[in-house]
Amino acid sequence: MIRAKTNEMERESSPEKVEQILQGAMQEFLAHGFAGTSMDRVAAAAGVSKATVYSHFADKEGLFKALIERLARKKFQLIFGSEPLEGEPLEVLRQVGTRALEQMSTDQEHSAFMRVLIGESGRFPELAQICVNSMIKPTLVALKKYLASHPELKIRDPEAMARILLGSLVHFHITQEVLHGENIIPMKGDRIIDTMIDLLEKSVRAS
Amino acid sequence: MIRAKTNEMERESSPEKVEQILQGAMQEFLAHGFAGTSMDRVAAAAGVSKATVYSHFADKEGLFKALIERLARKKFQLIFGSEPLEGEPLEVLRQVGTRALEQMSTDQEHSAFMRVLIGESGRFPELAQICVNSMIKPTLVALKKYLASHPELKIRDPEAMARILLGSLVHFHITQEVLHGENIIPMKGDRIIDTMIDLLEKSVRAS
DNA sequence: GTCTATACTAAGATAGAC
DNA sequence: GTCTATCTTAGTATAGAC
Repeated sequence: MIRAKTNEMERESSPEKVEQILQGAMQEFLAHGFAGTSMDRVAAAAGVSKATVYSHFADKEGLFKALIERLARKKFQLIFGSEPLEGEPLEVLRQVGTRALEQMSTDQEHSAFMRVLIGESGRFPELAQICVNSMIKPTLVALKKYLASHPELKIRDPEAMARILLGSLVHFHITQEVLHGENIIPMKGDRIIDTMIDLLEKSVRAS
Repeated sequence: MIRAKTNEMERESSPEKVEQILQGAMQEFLAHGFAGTSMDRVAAAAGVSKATVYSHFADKEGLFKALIERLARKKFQLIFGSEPLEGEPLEVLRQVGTRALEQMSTDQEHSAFMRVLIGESGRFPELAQICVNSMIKPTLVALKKYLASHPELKIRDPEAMARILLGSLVHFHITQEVLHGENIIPMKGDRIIDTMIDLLEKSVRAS
C-alpha cells in the first residue's frame, strides 16, 4: 500500500528536532554568549548535524533570537507568574519578594540568561526590548496595580515604588550571583526585604 | 657623543603605544564584547600593528583584563568619587542620587561597560569580582557609613538600606538605557529619587 | 620596538548523497 | 529531512626584516 512509503520514524520529525536544537542552543548560548558560540557546538549539543540546524533556522542570529524570545516568556512565568496576590498587603509583598529572590538564586539558568541578555543588548537592541516588554514591564505593571489597589499603603507614586521594590531585588541578585560578589559583600537577601517592608510600614504610620 | 645613539623619537615610545592600544581596545571591547572583538580591529583602532599589540600584552585575554581593571577604577571615581557629603542628610542623598543617575545616563561609555562586565562575568568571574571590589563595595560602604553616621534617620539596617538605594538607581539605569526600555516603560528618574526620599522622611517621622 | 607577511585553526554556511 | 564533506572567510598568534 502507498502509505507504507512514509514509515513511523521519519514522518514529521521536525518538531522534535527543533526542540533538540533549541535545547542545544540554550546550553551553548547561555554559557558562551552570541559571538562565543559556534554552530558546530550547538549542533553537537543538540545531537543533530549542522545542516539540520540550518534547515530549521535561517542563520546563527535567527536561532539566537528564537531562543531568547522563548526564554523571556519562560523566565517571567517561572518567577512572577504565580498565583494572584491575596492577604495582608505587606505580608503578601514579603512573600512575593522572598519567592522571587529564592527563585532567581535557585535557578542557575536565570543568571546565565541575565548575562547574555544584558551582554548582547548592545548588538541586539530589539531583543532587549522584547524582554523588557515580556518580562520587566508586566512585572512592574502588576506590582504597580497591586500597590495602587491598596490605598491604605498610602503610596503616592505606585509606579516609582514598583521600580524601587523590583530594582532592589534584581540588583541584589546581580551583585551576589551574576557578578560573584557573595563572598566579597555577603548578605542574606532577607535583610533587603525586611528593610523594604519596614520602610513601607513606617510610611503607612506617618501618613 | 654616545647618547646620540638613542634619538628622541624612538626612546621608550612604549608608554605612548600602550595608551593607544588601550584606547583602541576600549573602543572595540566595549562595542563588541570579548569574543566579538578581533585583535586585528583592536590594532587598527589603536593605529598600530597587531604585532605591537602582542609585544605589550601576552594575549587577547591579558589585554581584556588590563582594560577592564582600568575602567573599573575610572568609572567608580567618575560617578561616586566626588566631594565628601555635607549638609542636611535627605537633601544630600537626593543630590547624590540625582548626580549618579545623570552621570550614568550621560556617559555612554558606562552603559557599554556594564554590558561587557555583566556579559563576560560568566567566563571571567575574577574580573567581575575585581569590579565588585573596586566599584560596588566602596560605594555600598560609603553609603552605609553615611547612613549610619546619621542616627536621626532612624535606619535600623544601614547596610541593607544602602543596597536598596543603590539597587533602585542602577536597576533603573539598566532597564531604561542598557536594555533600551526608555520608550517602552518611560519614566523620569527623579520619580525614583523623590519616592525614596519620601519613604525615608516618613520613616523618620514614624520612629 | 615596530612593522609586513604568514602559519595555523576555527567558524559560518552550503552542496549533494540518501 | 537529515547527514557527511567541503568551501570560504576570518581570527589568534608569531617569524623575520628594519
